[in-house]
Amino acid sequence: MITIDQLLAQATSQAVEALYGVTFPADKIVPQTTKKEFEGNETIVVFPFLKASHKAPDATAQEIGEYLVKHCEAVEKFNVIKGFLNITIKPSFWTGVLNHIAATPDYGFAAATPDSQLVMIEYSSPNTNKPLHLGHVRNNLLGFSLSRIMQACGNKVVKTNIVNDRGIHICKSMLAWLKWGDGATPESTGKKGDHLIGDYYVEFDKHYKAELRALVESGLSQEEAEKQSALMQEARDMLKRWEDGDPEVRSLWSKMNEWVYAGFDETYKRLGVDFDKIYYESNTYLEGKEKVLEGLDKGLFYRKDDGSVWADLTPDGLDQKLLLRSDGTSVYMTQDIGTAKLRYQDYPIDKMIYVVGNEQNYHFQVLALLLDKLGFAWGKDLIHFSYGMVELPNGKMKSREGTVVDADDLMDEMILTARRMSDERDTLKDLPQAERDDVLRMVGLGALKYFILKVDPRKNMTFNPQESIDFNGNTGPFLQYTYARIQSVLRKSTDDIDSCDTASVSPNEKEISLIQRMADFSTAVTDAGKSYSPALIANYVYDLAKEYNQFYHDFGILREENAALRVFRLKLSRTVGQIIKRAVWLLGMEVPERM
RNA sequence: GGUUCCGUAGCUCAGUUGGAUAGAGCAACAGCCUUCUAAGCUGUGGGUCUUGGGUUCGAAUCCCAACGGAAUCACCA
Repeated sequence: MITIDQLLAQATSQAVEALYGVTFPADKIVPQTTKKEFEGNETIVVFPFLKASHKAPDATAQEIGEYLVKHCEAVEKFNVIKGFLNITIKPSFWTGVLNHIAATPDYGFAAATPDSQLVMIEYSSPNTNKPLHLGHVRNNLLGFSLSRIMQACGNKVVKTNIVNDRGIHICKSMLAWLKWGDGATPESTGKKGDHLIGDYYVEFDKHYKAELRALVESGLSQEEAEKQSALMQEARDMLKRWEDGDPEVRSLWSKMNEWVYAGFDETYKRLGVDFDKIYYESNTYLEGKEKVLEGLDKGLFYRKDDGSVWADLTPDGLDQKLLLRSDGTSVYMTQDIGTAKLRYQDYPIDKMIYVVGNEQNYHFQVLALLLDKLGFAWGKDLIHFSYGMVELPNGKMKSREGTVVDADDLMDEMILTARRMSDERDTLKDLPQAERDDVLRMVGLGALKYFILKVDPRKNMTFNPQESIDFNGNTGPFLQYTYARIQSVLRKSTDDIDSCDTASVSPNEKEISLIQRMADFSTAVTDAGKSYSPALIANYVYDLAKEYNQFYHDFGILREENAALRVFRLKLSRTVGQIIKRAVWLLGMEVPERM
């Protein structure tokens, strides 16, 4: 169905053609919602047409307005203020729009077709030596939300995770566990596996620091001390043994990784995120090497005397980039190439999106060039969805200094707050325990998710653990509350909403602006997809809910005596609820029927 | 130093192909529950959109410069 915006754009384009004999494409005309302080629903800015009309703004607007009233049946009247043509749409058109939205189950979403693009989204990508923290939470929520948005825009989406399961950091945890772990397991300690392993990573660091301190006190420089550290040497030896496939090391590695995965799975499940395909770096890190050597043969790269392999990216305005060390081993970049290769074998990727922090902007600039050179069709246009860091009031989170905000703790705390807030009222008191807990879980996590997703992903954001995340105002619970409130009204209604005729109803101003806003949902989804921004959805749905609450406050629904009007308002409310639910779904949030 | 990103109310943030008098929330203050859920609604106060130029009918938005902040520039990942 054509939207009112499109209808007006086309009619205006025709008007310019008819009045001034100049072709002005309709898609260049974007009507906007009229500001509250002016009369009308839609506004067209006429300045762009002045070159065609050779008339003053007011006169041009007047002529176009008159044309629209005459030729566009949706238009009731207009007024002109400076160069702004404010158009009032016939009320009957708005009821038609509402009926259309109400009757379209997936309003705003586009379904994938056989020739939809296949978009692969990589997110999360944890290291297996420590539990997830707030930074990962932002990554996971952004990645997951983005995948739903891309899906809603009609793409085929594959969610993927590359687990960084090998390297010196894992060896540190393994070594510390062997030395000081005393055989501790998740079962014996009652700890989640990822937390247990994280503790040994910290333990390693503690002993390592102590060793360095002792060495420095004995007269060595910091640098020499680092070189002589026996502990670090042991860790490096262990990595070497791992790479050589030493069965003992490998089996310990598998066991400890399993613990970590079990812990991650719990966290992911609670956060509500998932993946279609998980890759492990231990499987991909050798693949890149092959690809690089292939590139070397083709003359894309060059080899230095010491045997290391490099790419010269100076023609592209970048630097020389190392691809293989002189000992033939892979670096980070090589691994990403290897992962790309495997993925492309598994899926016919049209577009690849990497959800990775902005600290790696340079890395992805390079990766795009390299993948392109190596012949990956999607390489050049890969999207690095670069998001900002989450900072604490006194700066960055640092795992070694114990200033990280742990993901599991944070979720616990959010749900606890939801419980505290709920205890202050008695709306859930009569629910069975399990259902009540489920609502509190939705609300607590909703607060967290919305808090993170409502801000522009590119920006760094501050999280203050002292002031807990709000549950009032521009928040997730506000949206959920609005939804629950609507459901409550619907439960109490005895009207048959769908069979009652509402054609006679002439909606008031507030109702019109609600319908108008709902009609904008599909644009909000498309825009969010184009600019890769869940924040656009968050802002959109907040405005909708805000507006609905004003309507709810100002007008009666069930207490309205005119049956047609009552049913109209019920339908309006129900539809707002549906849009809220769908919008919030794009953010990975759930809505409770009561709260 | 090079490159990239950011700078909007006391605080956290919207403001997207340049449009009307720059908006929300929090915090502060003043109101609204015998009537559909007050996690709500209404009102008051709060701004040199970092600064200075430029582009034009029009700039928070685009361009240039300065200032301030962040990230990155490893044979780490």
